[in-house]
Amino acid sequence: METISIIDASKHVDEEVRIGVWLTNKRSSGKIAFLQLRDGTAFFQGVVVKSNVSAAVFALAKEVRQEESLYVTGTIHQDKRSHFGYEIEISEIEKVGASEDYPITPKEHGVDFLMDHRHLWLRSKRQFAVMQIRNEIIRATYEFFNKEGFIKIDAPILTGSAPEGTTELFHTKYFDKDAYLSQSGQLYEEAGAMAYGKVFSFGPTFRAEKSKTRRHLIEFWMIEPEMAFMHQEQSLEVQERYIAFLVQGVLDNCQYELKLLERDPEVLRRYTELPYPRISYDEAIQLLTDSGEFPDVKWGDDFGSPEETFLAEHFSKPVFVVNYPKAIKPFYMKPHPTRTDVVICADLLAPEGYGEIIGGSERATDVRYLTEQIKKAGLDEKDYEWYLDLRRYGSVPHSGFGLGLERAVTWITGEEHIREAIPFPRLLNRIYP
RNA sequence: UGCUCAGUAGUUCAGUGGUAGAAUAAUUGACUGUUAAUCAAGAGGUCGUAGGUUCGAAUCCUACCUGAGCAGCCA
Repeated sequence: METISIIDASKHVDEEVRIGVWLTNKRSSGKIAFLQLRDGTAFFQGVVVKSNVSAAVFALAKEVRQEESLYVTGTIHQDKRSHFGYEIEISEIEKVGASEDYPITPKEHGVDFLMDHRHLWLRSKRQFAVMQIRNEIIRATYEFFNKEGFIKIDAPILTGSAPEGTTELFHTKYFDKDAYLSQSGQLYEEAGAMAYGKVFSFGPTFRAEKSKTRRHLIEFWMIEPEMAFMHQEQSLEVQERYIAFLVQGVLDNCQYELKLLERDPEVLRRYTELPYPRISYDEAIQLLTDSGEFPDVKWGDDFGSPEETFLAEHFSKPVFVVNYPKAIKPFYMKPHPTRTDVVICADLLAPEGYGEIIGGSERATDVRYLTEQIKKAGLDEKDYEWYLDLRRYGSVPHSGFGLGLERAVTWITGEEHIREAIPFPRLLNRIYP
């Protein structure tokens, strides 16, 4: 007899199989018991009919408790009454691990309680679906960049200085020296691009900001591609192809999960249609002003979340906002060829109120300009000698961008809050479990 | 960090000055197709912490702790 996974039930109809499972819930009457089962691949139901099994098996079916682990043996049936389409009629039950007073019941729970039990919360249906989709996005990311000729170059997590100098960093010690946890691998990816052409990094990122919103994590995962011999317009094409590829991957491989989340695939399908609209920062300001909803907005301001939401809703597709004012962007962005007030950059705003999911730019190539910018930003030139070397030895036009994995997961799954898009979220004042 | 709101049974909440409540989970029993199953029974509490007002405080006041929503910062 074969031991199978629930997800493969459709391939074993009318066969007797064995499955290792946990019990999520149960209902029973005097003559029949319904065991709700999960095995990490899917959720379905086991049916125990008293007249078809031994007294001992039926008694066990009636007393088995939430989240106990079991081996169940039985026959797979196709059944329209099952939400999954298949169920198992159980003939044998073997108890593996006991469970008493499982804290997370099938009823409602508050956020704080669930977060305190995140290690158990991950077992529930919604979290299962989100993590499966997160995994698909990770898988599709590797496939996309490999397909497009990128190689993965890992940026360091411990750094000796602040890459952008702007946001707050986690401070630690590196033996007797100061060190910081990485808030971006970008500068290192630029070195990688000069060595290998098209590269990307995919790793954890740390921001010691007191952020307390549905879009921010203290620790999150970022994908940062960097491409040599590439101008911004071509980079935007890579970006939109990448996003459409992620969404298509989820549509192709996660229909079951989308159904569990009640996420409409038709909405997602529209996000695979390219190109995405591009508007300039100037036009964005004009749109906001014309709407009458943002009386205080003026040229030179950065957009807050209400502004981002308005702009993305206006197009009902992801939208690139290009060429922001130089004053509100980091030092390494390429200056505009004919204007001194803006830089060559773009943010990709996701629709449905999810805000910025990509930030990217063409990078400055002139060593003198960059040195000046570093000084203006109040950074120590010594820390950036290696970065300036990239311009001293065969500088080329190059562009790159950063995608926040959890923001993409939150948007594609349609979740309310980013904390559910990562297995163990690090939030302001939360580092347990 | 600022503004707003909240902390009462394992959980989700009601109770706004006079003996601590409901639903649900867990426990026991009934029921052959349940989908948050249903029905019945018993059980379950340091009302976030400390201080104050009062004959009397879960309730009013002060401080602190914890969390949530929104904002800023950004991916």
